[in-house]
This record gives sequence, C-alpha cells and structure tokens, in this order.
Amino acid sequence: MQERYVPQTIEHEAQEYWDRTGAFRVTEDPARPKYYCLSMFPYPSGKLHMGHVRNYTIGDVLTRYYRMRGYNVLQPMGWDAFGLPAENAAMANKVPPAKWTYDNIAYMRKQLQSLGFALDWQREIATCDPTYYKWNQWMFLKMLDKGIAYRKTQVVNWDPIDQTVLANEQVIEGRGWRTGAPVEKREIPGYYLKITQYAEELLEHVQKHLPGWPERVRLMQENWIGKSTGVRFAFPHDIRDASGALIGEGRMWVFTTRADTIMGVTFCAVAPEHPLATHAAAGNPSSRPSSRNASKGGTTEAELALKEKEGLPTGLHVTHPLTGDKIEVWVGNYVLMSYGDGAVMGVPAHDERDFAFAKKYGIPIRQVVGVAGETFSTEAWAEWYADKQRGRCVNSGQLDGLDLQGAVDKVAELLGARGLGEKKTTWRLRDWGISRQRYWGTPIPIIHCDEHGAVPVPEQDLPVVLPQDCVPDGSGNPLNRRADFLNVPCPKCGKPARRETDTMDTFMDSSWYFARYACPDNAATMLDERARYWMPVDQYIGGIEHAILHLLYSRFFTRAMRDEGLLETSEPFTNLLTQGMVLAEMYHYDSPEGRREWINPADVTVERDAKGRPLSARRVSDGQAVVADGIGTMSKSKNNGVDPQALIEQYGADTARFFIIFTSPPTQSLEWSDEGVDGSFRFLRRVWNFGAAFAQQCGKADGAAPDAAGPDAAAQAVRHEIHTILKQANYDVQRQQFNTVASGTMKILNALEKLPAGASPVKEEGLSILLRLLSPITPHLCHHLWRELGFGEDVLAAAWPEPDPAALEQDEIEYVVQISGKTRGNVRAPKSADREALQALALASPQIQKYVAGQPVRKVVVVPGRLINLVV
RNA sequence: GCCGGAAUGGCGGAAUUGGUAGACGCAGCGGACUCAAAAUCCGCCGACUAAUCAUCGUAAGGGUUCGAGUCCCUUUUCCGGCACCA
Repeated sequence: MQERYVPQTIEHEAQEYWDRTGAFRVTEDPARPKYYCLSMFPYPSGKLHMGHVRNYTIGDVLTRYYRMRGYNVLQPMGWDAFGLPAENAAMANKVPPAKWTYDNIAYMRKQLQSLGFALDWQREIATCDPTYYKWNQWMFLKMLDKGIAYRKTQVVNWDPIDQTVLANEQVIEGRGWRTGAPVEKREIPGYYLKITQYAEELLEHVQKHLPGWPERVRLMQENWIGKSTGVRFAFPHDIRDASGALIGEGRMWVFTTRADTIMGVTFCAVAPEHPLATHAAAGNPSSRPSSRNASKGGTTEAELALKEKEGLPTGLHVTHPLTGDKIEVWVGNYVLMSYGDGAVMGVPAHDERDFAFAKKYGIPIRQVVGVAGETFSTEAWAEWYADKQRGRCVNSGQLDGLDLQGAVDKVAELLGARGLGEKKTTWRLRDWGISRQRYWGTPIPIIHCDEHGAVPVPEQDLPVVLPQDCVPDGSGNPLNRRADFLNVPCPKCGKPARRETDTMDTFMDSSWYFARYACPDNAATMLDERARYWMPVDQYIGGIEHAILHLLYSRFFTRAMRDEGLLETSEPFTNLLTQGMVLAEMYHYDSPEGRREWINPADVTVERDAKGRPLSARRVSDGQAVVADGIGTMSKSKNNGVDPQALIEQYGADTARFFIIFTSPPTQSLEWSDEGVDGSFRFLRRVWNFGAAFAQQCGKADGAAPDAAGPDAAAQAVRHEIHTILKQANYDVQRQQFNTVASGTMKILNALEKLPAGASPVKEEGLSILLRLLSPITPHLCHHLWRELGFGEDVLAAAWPEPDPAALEQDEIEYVVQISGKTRGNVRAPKSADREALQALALASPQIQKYVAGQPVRKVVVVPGRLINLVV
C-alpha cells in the first residue's frame, strides 16, 4: 500500500469505480424498503458555494448510511434553472440567459461529481428544459379548467424610468436599483393559484400529520396560514359615483377579529386603490397628488409595517352599523387592497397602530374595553389596552361587561339581524400570484384574442417554447419585441392574436421537481407509476430560509397533483432537515479616500497573545492593519466567501466533507475556519497512516473474532471503549447529529492507537468499525482502505456496524458522589451494589468524610449507574 | 413592526430523560526528534491563585429543585422569514 495519503489519486479512482459499476443508479424494487433522500436543488449561479457543499454532504451521509442499512436509496440532482440572476448576468455580459445558465450547469455538475456524491445522474433535470416546463404549462391548464388558476389584478413595483416591473429585491430603499427613481405601485392583471382553497387542509396537516418536521417550521407555516375567526360587516353609506350609481351597493365591508371593540370605532381607513378612495380622488382634484403619494413605496409587508402610518381624509362618511354615528373615511398607506376587503375599522383606544394614527391626525379616542385595576389614558398607549384575556366591554351599551368571545357573539348576532354582517373565518394566507413580467421563465400558455379574450393554448400545442436567444437589457420583457413568439392565430377563431408574455414564478418549477425525478424521461405524462413508488420524499434537506414559501407551495402543488390523479400522497416531504447557514469572518479597512474595502479572510493574518486571544489583524500582502467585523454569512458583498473548488484541489473532497460534518451539527450555522480544515486533513491522514501500518504489520484482514484476544485486559478495555463510542455514534446518526459521529470516529482512532504494534483481533475489528462509520462522511478514503486492507470488495455493500452487548458490559462502575448537590468525589462500586451498599461506600471514602464531618445524612439520592447524592 | 430561532473557554462545539460543564477538534504554551526547519509524537490548556484547597463560571437578572447549560419568568444581543432573490 502506498505510504503517503494523496487524496486526489484515491478520490479519482473511487469515483471511477462508482461510475464504472453504476453504483448509484437505482430502479424501483418492491422487494426492499425504499428511501428517497433529497437535497434542495441548486440555482445554477455559476459555481458551487459552501452552502451547497454543506447541503449535499448532509444528504450524501444519509444516503450512504441508509444504503448500508439495506434500503433502496434514491438521491437525484437537478437545476432550478429559471430566474432573475440569469437576466442580470445577461444585462452585464450581453449573453443570452440560456447560454449563461447551461454553461453554469456544466461547470457545477463537474464540481458536484468531484465531491463524490452518491447521485443517480441519469435522473438529472433542468427546469428551463422544455421537456420539464411543458408540465408546468400542462398543470396550469388543468388548474384553469378547475378554477384553481384564475386571473385578477395584482400590485407590482413599477420603475417609472425603465418602464418595467421590479422584483422586491430590485427595490433598494424605495428606489429602483438601476435608475434610482422612486418606485411606484401599479396594478396590472396576472394569474393566481387558489392555494387558499387548500388552507384548511394545509393547516390541519401541518399541525397533526408532519411529526418529521421541525417544530419551528411547522409553527411558522401555521402562523403564515393564519386562520382567524372574526366578523365581516358593512358600514352602510349613500356615496354615488359620477354616473349616480351607489359605490359598492352602498356597503363598505371590513373584517375584524376584535368585534368586541366595535363601539370604539372613530374612523375607517381604506386602501388607496379602494373604490371609495379613487372616487374621492376623482371628485377632489386637490387630493389627487396626495393619493398618488400614498401609492409610493414598496409593496412588501415588512416595508408597510416599518413605514410611518399616513392617512388622508376623503371627506366621505359612512354610517356605523350599530350606533348610526357618522364615521369619517380616510385613505391609509398601510391598508392593502389585496387583504380582505381593502378597508379596516379604526379603534384607536384598543389597537396600537390606530392609536398612533389617531394621535397624529387628532381623531377621537374612545375607550370601550376596561381591565379591572387599570386606568385608561388617551395620552399614551399601554399594553393592556389590547388585552384579549382580561378585557371586558365598557361604554358599549348592551355589550357592557361581556368578555371578548361573548361580545363578538353578541355583535355578530346584532349585525346579522340587520343583514349587515356575520361571523367569518379568514386566512392570512393569500392566493399565489404566479405571473412575472420577465423573460427567463416558463411561458404562461395563454393567447389573447380581441374577440375571445384570454384563450388557453390547446394541450396538443404544448410546450409553448421560450425563445433561447433573447438578451434582456433592463427595458422590460424582451418577449414583447419578439414577433415570432408574439404573433399566433387564436385557437378559437384562427384570427391573428397575441401570445401572453408573462412567465411563471420560479416557485412553480420547484413545487413539483421532487416528483419528476422519479420519471424524468416520460414524454407522455407528467408523472407515472414510478413517482407513486418513490413519493413521498423520505428525507428532505435544505436551508431554513425556505421554511415557508417553497415548502408551502410544494405542499399545495402536491395536493393539486393528487387531485389530478397523478399522486397518491398529500404531503411531499415526510422528514425535513433544515440546515444552518455557512458563515465566515469579515475584515475591512477604510482607505484614506474613504472607500471601504472588504478583505478576504484568507488574505488576513491575526496576531495573538500568549493565550491565543486575537490582538490585531493585518493584510498578508502589505501588512495593512484591518478591522475585524466578527462573523457573517458568506457573501460577495463582504468578500468573505471560500471557494469550494480551491479547497477540493488543495485538500481533496473527503477533507471538505469531513470538516463540514465535524464542525457543526447540521441544523446550526457553520463557521468557516482554515485551521479547522487543516485539522480535518490531519485526521484523515492519521487514518491513512494507521491503515498503512496495519497493512505492513498485519497484512490482510482475516476476520478473526475479537474474543480471541482472551484475558488481555488492556485490549478488552480498548474494545469496551470502541463499542461504547459506536453505541453513542449510532444513536447520533439516528438523531442526525453527524458532528458527534465524526468526533466518534476520531475517538475510535485515538483508542486504536493505544494498542501495541502488530496484529490483534481487537485492532482489526476496531478498524473495520472505524472505516464503516466514517464511510458516509469520507467515502473515497474508506472505499480505498476497505479494499486495500482486505475487509471486502466494496464498503458500500458492507453491513452497518452494531455494538457487541458483551463488549459494553462492565464489572465496576464509577459513581459521582455529591454532598448536598455539590460534586465532592468519586467511588468505584461493583455493578451489583444496591442503595445501602453505595451509601456505605460513599461515606467510607476519605475525600467524602471530610465534607460530611459528622453531620447527619438527611436524605440520599441515588441515580442508578451514575450518582450518589448525600444531603446533610 | 410581526412571526420563528440562537447565545456554553481565545475559537468550532460536547453534555440522550435535570445528575462530574467544557468530550472531540482548532488556536496557544512547554517538551522530544532535528545541524536547522517542516512534518510527527508527548504534556499542559475556563477564571481567580505562586501552587494546592476553596470559591466563582454555560448572554444578563430572578425563580423552582437535594441538584439547573438543560425547567419557569423578565431583559439584552445576533440570525432567518415577511408573499416578485432563490
């Protein structure tokens, strides 16, 4: 066996072997239990980043582990290939998104292969391939048929200079990223998917039927769906538009979960797009610019929440449905047309936002809820004003004295009697808008005809293929200038018509790719019986940042496919592992010209004091002092990324994999450390060296039973230690805490190195345990040593190691002795010792007697096998 | 702002149900080997202390318990999501 550990050579050989033997190609096998292990597919941004390496290493460890456990394991890979970055790259480099994307895919595929992942590459998919997105279109048409997809207006960010729609990401502090112009809100038509139709089912299942998901993700989804019961009611009015017709049939509808405060309504607020608001703006020229003002700024919930609440009186009044009072209507910049009815009631006394709004505009504040022992003041807001538990109605006529539920019931009854309202369940969850005014996405299969309106493309004409050669330039969707794409005959009448140029949200692509991996080659149907074999995914792995949107859309889409008869399962992912982010140190220095430059941690040296604490940092190249900014996510802007490629080339894939697994538990963030990588490499080299010494001293493994070690107490102690570590490691694998599995392999090597040189059954057994335990993490090294040392043909085919119960047995147990809960010493006791014997042993120990010092023992607590606590 | 997390030595982390805090590794210090260096191997390594004992110590403050990193309450800081980034 070769003396030096040269990862590049053995990794290449192992990958060649797996490739040649088709080791990771899988087919449906009813005889074995199936295990579908899936990592979120990457966006082909150019090259792999550490987050990818971490994600896929975790998946690969699971894949190889379950395979050795005897499962039929599928682990596929593909590309989330549509999206905005390709258009940005096109603008920067004048390269069509298609070429950029496919080049990136080719490069990143090579990178993935060099990491030795147990992937079935025959199942690779790219969402920008017409054979894939054809089925987005097909499913969309099915949804249109069923009314699950529909068309309505949506609010978008509009850049007035580029005349284009901006993504939220392209809005920086309320301005367009390229033009710097203040962004406006605009209403345009778009397609929606009725995810709300599944709201009840999505909520119930996330609450009761997803035990394999982290509690926090389930909670986030639950809050996102946001079921709330309340009252929807109307303020009657007599406001007519220019033609004399009653606006909204004389009803202004609102929804509230706090109907108990209805007597405290002192104003109402409507969205700027609400019919009453547009009516007021039309009738009153002076309010027009202000109304436009309300439409400024971004569309995100976070922006609205942080924005100062601003309003504008419309001069219009509606009637309070119970008191008959006139209530003034305001336009509020914080009210969204797409939420409920686009109007809210304002109760300043019991809603913090309304309170601030009323103070600002001098609107009356009327207390209608009281809490015993508290005094209300209109001067300052207090938490208890909104207390749902302790509050009782006051100043509210016949509601007085009622609690929240009682008052809501009563109000619903009163309103119902007048035909002005009723109890209603509402959802925070909104329908999913899928139209994007962008080029690089799945074309929405619709044709617009002057006569027949929006006509679906007939099924046999699918896919509507996206032209491959467009180059976006920032001036909107280039499809609008492609005559060969735009001009089509209407499917209904054959007259000239125009193709829809909006494309689909890329979340559409990622909402079902997991099922397509089962049958990527099927040109005739979206999914077939193979999908029913592999689905659901047994283990899904990906970033916590997808906890809500991607996972919720996928759960919805899976149900839509189920209802289409394509799948039998409702939930796509049985178990979910949300991996943490990858972080690195950040350093910068400010140049004399005031320019801030971020320095890559690899180019920085740190001076330390005698205890290893950092003192100062300088740039290696010129000794320039730099400022440490702590740690943060690896990003281009902070220049603190570590390129996986350089790492693999220097240390090999196994070192990269081992470091990533060893350094943090999968669900926590991982902090990069070049020294840590060095340490991982040193460990793998020690494993190699141990194997080389074994080959030299012992030759080939002969499978001798460790019992043959006989009464050699030292060897048996090592064996006990190894099997104890193995037991813990198996527990850790099962609970997916792989970092301690990695440290377990280090402990086993430490134990093995205590054994004397030369062959021994304990050594051979220990090494075979070590190699198998380590093989999912560093498959190349273990593949090589397993064969080379004669343990077998292929470590993939080896059985997962189990501890020998006999080796775990111990005659004597070391007990911790505490006096009144403070640890004061240890005693060794036979494992058969009972409570009294343990107490006597503890009291007899000189180190313990010192602390007891003749005091009476009031109580004795014994934890079997661990601890004796004497309370004095 | 709302929802969801996290915090343990100089650093990453360990401690399964409340039971010896700091496993394993990194960095640091000392030594062996060497002409020397690298590599490797051995020892030390929370604070306080000359050292031992003792005491203190798991973001901060309080509580429950024979016993709290772990359970409860309050606070602080950092991170993820907020519907057109993926």
